[in-house]
Amino acid sequence: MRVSREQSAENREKILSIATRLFREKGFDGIGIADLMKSAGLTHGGFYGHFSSKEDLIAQACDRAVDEILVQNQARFGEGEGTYYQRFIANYLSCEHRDNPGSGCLLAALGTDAARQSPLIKRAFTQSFNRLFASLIKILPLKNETVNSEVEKRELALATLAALVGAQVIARAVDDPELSQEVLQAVFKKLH
Amino acid sequence: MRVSREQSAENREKILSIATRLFREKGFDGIGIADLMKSAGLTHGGFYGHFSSKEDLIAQACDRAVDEILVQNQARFGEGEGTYYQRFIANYLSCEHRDNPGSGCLLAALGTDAARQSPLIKRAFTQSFNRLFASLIKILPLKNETVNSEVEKRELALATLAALVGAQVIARAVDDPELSQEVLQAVFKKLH
DNA sequence: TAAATTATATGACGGTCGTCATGTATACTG
DNA sequence: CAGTATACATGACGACCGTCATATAATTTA
Repeated sequence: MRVSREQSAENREKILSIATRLFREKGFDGIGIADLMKSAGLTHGGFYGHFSSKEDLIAQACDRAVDEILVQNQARFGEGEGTYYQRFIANYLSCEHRDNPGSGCLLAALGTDAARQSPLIKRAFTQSFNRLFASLIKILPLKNETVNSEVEKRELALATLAALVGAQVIARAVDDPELSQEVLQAVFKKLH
Repeated sequence: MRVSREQSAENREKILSIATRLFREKGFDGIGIADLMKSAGLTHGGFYGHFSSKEDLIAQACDRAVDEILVQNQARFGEGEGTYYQRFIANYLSCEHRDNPGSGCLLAALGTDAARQSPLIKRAFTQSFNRLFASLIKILPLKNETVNSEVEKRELALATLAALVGAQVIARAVDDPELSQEVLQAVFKKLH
């Protein structure tokens, strides 16, 4: 049975949207094309009308994941207390973020998996990282007493990102709830 | 064909040793029992004489990986310049570590994968983390002006570990060599 | 030396994976 | 309204997965 052009575009959108969440929740190898399509209300055969391969889908999903994060941050910036930077790290290091990898940071959810993927996927991953990196640089807290050259800003942003990502990776990997929270809190204190 | 008790123990040891490396290189799902046994010079059927399941092997491999790291560090502590702490972070953030996940830190190699594993594996992972955590606390640089209570030492060690792990996760995930090195260097400056 | 034990090899099981050829029904196009 | 294009469903493929039953052969034990 054939559907309208419009419906087809919606289906494609839905597949990509669901994949972006499921990959982060289950890992690149943790979700198959058949289950993915079933989650979208379709059967597995139709997949290749929308994407050339699973690899193709993964690459597009990496892009999409960062789109979502940046939009989420943009929305959150209108409300709440403190500077953009303070809200950003507080949200990143929250238990909500830890417990919902499917809608969270790509690096914290799939960082170590990405290192083992094909060049095409690593390229997409790198571009996604650079977009997040660039958006963090813009909201960095600048200390007045230092020069804050471009190089120094990059350094600070990279070290901050590393601490954020590492904190969530550890917080999610351990099965001790207290230890998990302790990691998030320790990094929060350091960055605040 | 049957082998001697001694040979059997050696075979078991070899399987575990190779698994400990291959899991870190290829991921828990990236290496199968058959290929693993082939790497050990055996066939897949003999596996279940040594381990009750793949899950069992993974749990033991997590333990083993930290054994190796701690022994490596112990050996390195006899040589080189600077304090134990300085040598530890310099080694952790080195390009050699980045380019050899198979003999490196468990968290940096399998952190995001671990978050999705069974409770049994997460338990083993947590214990491994705690061992690494404890060994880092012992060599922390203590500033004289502060109290350095146990809680503060834990905080410092956790924040340090997060930064180290995050740095390697990012450095391995991106395909831009300059960016990769920049991350390692930025965190190194922060921790030094 | 003879018997019992056991480490490994062989081969198969059901299940899942990514991929694709084919069929079909419907939306577009002229 | 007729003809074409195409989005999806169906079902199959070869390969791989973890697991296990059985057979074999060599060590260990008596």
